[in-house]
Amino acid sequence: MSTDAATARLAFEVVKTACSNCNLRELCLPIGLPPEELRRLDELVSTRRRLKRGDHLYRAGQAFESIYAVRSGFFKTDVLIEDGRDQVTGFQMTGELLGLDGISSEIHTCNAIALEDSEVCAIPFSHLESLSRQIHTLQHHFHKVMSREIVRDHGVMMLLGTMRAEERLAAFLLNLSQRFKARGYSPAEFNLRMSRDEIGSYLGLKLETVSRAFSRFQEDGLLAVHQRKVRILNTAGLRKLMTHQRG
Amino acid sequence: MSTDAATARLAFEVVKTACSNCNLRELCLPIGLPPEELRRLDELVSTRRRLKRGDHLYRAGQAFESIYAVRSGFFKTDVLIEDGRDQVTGFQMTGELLGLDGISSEIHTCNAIALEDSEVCAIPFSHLESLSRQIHTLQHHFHKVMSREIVRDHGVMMLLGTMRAEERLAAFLLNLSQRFKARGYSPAEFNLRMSRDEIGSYLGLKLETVSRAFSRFQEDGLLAVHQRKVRILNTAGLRKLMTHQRG
DNA sequence: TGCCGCGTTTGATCCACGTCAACCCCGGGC
DNA sequence: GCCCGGGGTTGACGTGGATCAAACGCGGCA
Repeated sequence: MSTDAATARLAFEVVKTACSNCNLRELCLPIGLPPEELRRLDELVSTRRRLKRGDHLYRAGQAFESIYAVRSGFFKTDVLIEDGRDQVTGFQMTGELLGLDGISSEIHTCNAIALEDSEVCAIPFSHLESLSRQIHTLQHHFHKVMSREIVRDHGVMMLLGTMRAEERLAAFLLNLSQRFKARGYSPAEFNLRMSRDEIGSYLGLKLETVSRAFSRFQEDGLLAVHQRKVRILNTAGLRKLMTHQRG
Repeated sequence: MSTDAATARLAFEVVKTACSNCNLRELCLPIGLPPEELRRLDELVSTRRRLKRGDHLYRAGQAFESIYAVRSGFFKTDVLIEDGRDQVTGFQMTGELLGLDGISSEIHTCNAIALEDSEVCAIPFSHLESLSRQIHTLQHHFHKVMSREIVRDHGVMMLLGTMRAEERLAAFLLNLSQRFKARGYSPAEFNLRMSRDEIGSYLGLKLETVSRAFSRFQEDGLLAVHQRKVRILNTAGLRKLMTHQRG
């Protein structure tokens, strides 16, 4: 990334947070809102917050007050139980929401950690609720977002419950690919922001198994991997591997 | 809650569908609503629906219009993918909601099937949204319910991703036990409404493995099993097995 | 430039669970 | 009463992925 352009932008960037001039609004919460309602949304997002790679956005056990929209960067969420075991429950990228799990008990139930330098918009939840009482479309959209999270989780349960290692990794890569595509990036070539260990945790596999699956895919000409750089060479092959296989 | 009021209410129960005189309201959606708001909720639940064991409440692919509250009975939800694989994503009992997954795309993404003769209240979703725009507490409660579903799913992901067979079954049984208890039934003795195969599907195991785990628990004096009748003899033992074990 | 450390790869072995198969139990229909 | 069928149990065996262990490569730092 060009550093002087970046610094220049930063220098002039207005600190004021506003949805109405956010270039992510097609991905984020205000999706499809008419302009006048969009303007009312500006009062919603109170603050932005910058995080460096490795920083916690919130931790399990902390009081829940806001949900967060990823403006830039990449996150993981994980839960851990007493005996030391933990599991990555999701990876969040630009335009996706974090913190929905905290609503139920007013306490965050997982950790959210930046996998690269990132920026988020904090959305105080009580504000969101009161505004969504006034704006039907916002309310409905928010419900859809929560529901989509439930559907996504069902997909992961399916993956963990019925798929074998290579199918899981294929499904994971195709999902990432499609999300990068939706954000205007290449669906075929991208950098993984997470380690083999984190992928394994998310997929219910050990890091060695993930590594072996990557090697296998490379041997089979499905993709080219170099460290965290992935290029998908045969999407159809991955997709077939994901669904088919097994009697 | 005044108990004689409760019994009197039961004795005179009218067949009319109404939240305000439903004895489940401490479990269901209107939890904690003040009386006057509870009365307004009555307009919400339009119809009841009876189902026999094996009936579908809804099917994946059908248009989504309502969510459902279980009034009596027992349900499972499952998803299936092209190649024939399927997975049970949850079991729902009295007072729990069904259909939240359909909000995101206006289409149900899973099947809901009665595991015994059951009765549900249908709650047209658009009504719920409009009423929750007027009643803050209803809105907030609904958000909590959705969030709780997400948290529950994370728990299942944890289970599927990190636990071994006997730990999964122990976690499952303890969860059922606690839910029966919350409904005023014995937490120690209950009838399973689902087959070994359905338990296995939910837990990401084969039915033989579930069966063996049951036998093992019985050998170890943790519980007494006869067919679908389960009696928990050593809750602490189950809990220890669930968390501990594995380095 | 060379050293160090962490993330990754790869190989050898082990084991939990899946698979296949036989048998049992119980309930329902005739 | 008998038969039949579906769910459940149990055993023998196979295997996918975990575990253990070694070596590699790259980036950071002196």
